[in-house]
Amino acid sequence: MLLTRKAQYAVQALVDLSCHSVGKPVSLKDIAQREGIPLPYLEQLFFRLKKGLLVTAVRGPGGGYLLARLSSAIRISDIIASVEEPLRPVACMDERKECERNTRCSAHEVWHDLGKRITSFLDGITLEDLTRAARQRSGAAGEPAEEGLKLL
Amino acid sequence: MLLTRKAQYAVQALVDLSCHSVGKPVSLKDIAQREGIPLPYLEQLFFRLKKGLLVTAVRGPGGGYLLARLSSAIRISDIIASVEEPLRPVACMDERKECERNTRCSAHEVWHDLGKRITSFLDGITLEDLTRAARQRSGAAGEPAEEGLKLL
DNA sequence: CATTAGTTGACAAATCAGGTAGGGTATGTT
DNA sequence: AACATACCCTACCTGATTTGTCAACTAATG
Repeated sequence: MLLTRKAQYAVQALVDLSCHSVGKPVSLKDIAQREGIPLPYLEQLFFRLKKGLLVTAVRGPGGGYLLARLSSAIRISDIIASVEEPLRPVACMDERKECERNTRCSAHEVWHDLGKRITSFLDGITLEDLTRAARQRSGAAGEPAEEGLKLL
Repeated sequence: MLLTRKAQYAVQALVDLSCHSVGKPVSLKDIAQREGIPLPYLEQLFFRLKKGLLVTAVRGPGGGYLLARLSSAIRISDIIASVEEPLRPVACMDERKECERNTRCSAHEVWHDLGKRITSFLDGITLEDLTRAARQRSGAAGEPAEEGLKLL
């Protein structure tokens, strides 16, 4: 599996945050409930998302999280990079030590190229794209105003 | 990690087989030695490759394995499909049960699309491509050395 | 100053990859 | 026939990683 639940949860949670944020912070408790993610686990993830400068925290009652940038400036690859270890299509592509079987590994270039395609794909999709799609799906009912996107 | 060692080993072993086969079967012992793969593990893999109709076995002394088809008719994706579980970019893409969080999983389409791109990439590379590249590398001696054989 | 909510580390449970063990069975050689 | 070679197949172990829990803490608000 390329991406673990960490990444799925993180993307899902940020879409939720992006959808429900109208300038006010959104608490993890709410996100956890809506998305069915264990709250303490979500806390871990948001700790990393904060370190990755994707969200900012507001403490105290009425607090929660806000997106640190416009959703159009947050790429899926950014989210993944914040919560997961660097993506490796295969084991020998560990970035730390160069493929030690370099001479042997006949498929080295294939894996390498595959990795590049994957990241470039994930670079090309923003949180805004997903948010728009999510709104569209659930959006038949009265969703919050469009201004929600333009927070910060 | 998208692909485990299983897949790497399998691809590597088949490239080796393809390189060293000249009509006669190649024994796993030889492949294991050349490629640095534990023999019993390789046996497991070839058991699956045989079930996947990629190789045929010749038993008894002097036996070994042969490619079941031309290397140009064996795609990387075939090899992977034989030894690994179906590729899943993410956990929720388990093919058996449809994404149970379907309504929630805002990124479902992203993962799905990513998966399709990955497989289509791996569909486009054949064992022959890799074999040619491998021959070129090790064939510094006296190979006919087709020039400029860029993979991809 | 009590309550809400984020912060942080330690840790337990579950899953999975990677590899080992140890039989078997077919086939060629002497 | 006996033996060696080499494929056939199942089951298991083990260590790492992922997933999730717990608990104590700090900060901000009313």
